[in-house]
Amino acid sequence: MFAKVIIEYATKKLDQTFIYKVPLVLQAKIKVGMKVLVPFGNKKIYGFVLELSNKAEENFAIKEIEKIVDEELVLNEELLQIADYLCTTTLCPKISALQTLLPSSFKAKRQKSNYELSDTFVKLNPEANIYAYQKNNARALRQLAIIDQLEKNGSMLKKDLASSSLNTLINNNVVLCYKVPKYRLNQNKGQAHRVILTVEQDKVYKQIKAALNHQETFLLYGITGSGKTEIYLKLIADVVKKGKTALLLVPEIVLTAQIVKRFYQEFGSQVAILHSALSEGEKHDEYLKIKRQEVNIVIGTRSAVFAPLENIGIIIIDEEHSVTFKQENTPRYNAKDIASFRAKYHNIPLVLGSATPLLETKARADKKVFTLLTLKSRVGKAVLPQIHIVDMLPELKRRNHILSALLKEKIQKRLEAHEQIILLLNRRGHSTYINCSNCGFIYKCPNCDITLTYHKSSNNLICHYCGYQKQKDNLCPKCGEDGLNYYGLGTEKLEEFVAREYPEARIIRMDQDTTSKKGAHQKYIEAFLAEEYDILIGTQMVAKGLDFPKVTLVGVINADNSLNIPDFRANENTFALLNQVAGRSGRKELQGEVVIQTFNPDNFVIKCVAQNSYDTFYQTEMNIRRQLKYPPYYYLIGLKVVGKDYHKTLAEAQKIKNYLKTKVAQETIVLGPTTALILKYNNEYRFQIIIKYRFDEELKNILKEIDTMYVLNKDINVEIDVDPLHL
DNA sequence: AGCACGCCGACT
DNA sequence: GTCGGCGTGCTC
Repeated sequence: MFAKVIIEYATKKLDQTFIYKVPLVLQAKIKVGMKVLVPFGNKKIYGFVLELSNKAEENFAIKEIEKIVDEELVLNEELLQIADYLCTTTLCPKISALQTLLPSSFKAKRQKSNYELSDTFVKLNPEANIYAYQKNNARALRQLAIIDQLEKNGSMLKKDLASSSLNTLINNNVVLCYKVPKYRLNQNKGQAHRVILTVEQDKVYKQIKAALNHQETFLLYGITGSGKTEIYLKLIADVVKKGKTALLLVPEIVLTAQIVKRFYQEFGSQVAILHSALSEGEKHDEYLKIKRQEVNIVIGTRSAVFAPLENIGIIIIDEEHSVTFKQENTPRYNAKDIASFRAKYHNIPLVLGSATPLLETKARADKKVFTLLTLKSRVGKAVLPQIHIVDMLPELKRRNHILSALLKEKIQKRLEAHEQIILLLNRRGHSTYINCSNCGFIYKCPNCDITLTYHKSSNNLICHYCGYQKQKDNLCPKCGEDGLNYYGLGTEKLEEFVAREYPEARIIRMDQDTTSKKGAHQKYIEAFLAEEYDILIGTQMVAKGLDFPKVTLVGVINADNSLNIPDFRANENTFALLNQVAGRSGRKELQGEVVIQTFNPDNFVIKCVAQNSYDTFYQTEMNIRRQLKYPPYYYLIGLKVVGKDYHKTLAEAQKIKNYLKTKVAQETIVLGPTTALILKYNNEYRFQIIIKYRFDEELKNILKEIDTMYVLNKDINVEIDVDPLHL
């Protein structure tokens, strides 16, 4: 018997199976999908069995599999198919696909530690003659005491008993040791709410419920606060009742902690959670719980889409427009595509929920590929907030650089009424750049083509791309004069300003800098929820999914930040962000308001946000996309040519472009090479080629071919991003 | 990836 | 004369 094994090294060079002989003793046990240890060169390495066969016609000596690492099947048929799907769609090596679908404790590689956690218990050996032992050891008082305790309690934790006497008992076979697996995260069922749906929610719920027996993809388009979570809860409860399992994907677990809490209350220990903030051990435990079918609901972020659930009954993706479902490094997969693959595999519904659906999703719903379900009103008495647009140009003349007169006045009022305020500024740090007024010097990152952002709390200048840091100088490092000035507004400076303006207000700032510690997010959110603070200042992380009943005012400090990014999705992302953050205001009885400060009050995106009109935005933006041949009208592939030498890299990029031109289908458009948005990043130059296509059967093969052409080139690297979310 | 084999510089 | 630089090539 022979096995084709894919080995742990993730290089394009080794992206192939290697054939091994299966020793007789392993032949009964071995299965496709198992993790094995094999000799490779003069080392022993790990790999997965991908194929078993009885014949091998090779003209070289075939080595034998050393051992099976995991007797439990690591990869089942579905996961193996997903891996195939991953590498054909994202053009990644097979082993990378396999490794990304597993938590690191299950990957094919040397394990750092034993992730399996257990408690060791001891009990009396029922086959031992306890009475005789007690008689023969009448003077061993400690041992006798332990026997007494065990007789009384049945079994006890080993660590609770004195070890030397206990070990004697164990050695004499009077006491037995046994291990009980233990999980790190344990959640008990809390007080379940009764879920009562509104008429509108109920209609949507029933329609999805009717589809539980077949594959159908739903776009659940519901405005912020329309109660999508309640529908998810009901559907999942139904699926679980039928003995099936459910998968719920959320964009970021910390920001959706409230949803997770609801599910724990409802389903308790039936729920496993999977996300990147868990420790390796916690991930291992949660994964095992799923694999051992001890839980039937999985909630998690992007990678949870690979959860080894069997017999799935429904997959739900909340905030489906979120960019976090796309992985930004190889394999550049989108969890939505994997979810769709799995929904087809299990023949079950896939629900995509959003208040601002991705244009592609909405377009598919319009074409009846997906079924559109709509929630138009907020739950309970809540109504949508009133939105004010402030033109910042006249405000600047009135010397209101940061806060407009209107926003200032409204903040004052809300503070007096003891209601809460959220201020959104999509830029962290203190000042976005420092400029010397004497010689014009600007701090720039030595590795990237980017100005450094000043962080006052650490007196550091930080590159927000590569993470480079340096201390700020007191005098200009170029001319030595005292001319350094701080320009551009970040959350740190905003906090400083607001604190000065409203000395009585209690302010909390939430951005990457203040929430990097584990659990910090949660602490901040709970503190704000408990009304320990009046004003929450933050980057886009304050915009998503949070439900603060007392927030009645949301201020957007500079709505143009995200609008001005040169990317085809800038409008869409801005609309989603502003709509999302506006939705934080007035979620319960209190009427909410939103103030959006902008230098582009006439921009259609801003106007659509003000009118809360996703539909108008959608129509207008779709027209732009059609004219510019962007998704959803055309598919997109981004190709980055990366290298240390500017001219060599550019020349190579040009060569690739020319080659592509001769190979692609007639209707396919190849643009570039242009410099990437960040030309120089980590000391490498990046040029971009953009491919727009509609039907091109051969394209993926051509790209794979280009990819392999650069395998041996150490100066130039090619990165291919299929269906990029941004360019 | 990791390691061996292989051909040219400054050193016990 | 040798130790060692990292360039190429192979691994079932």
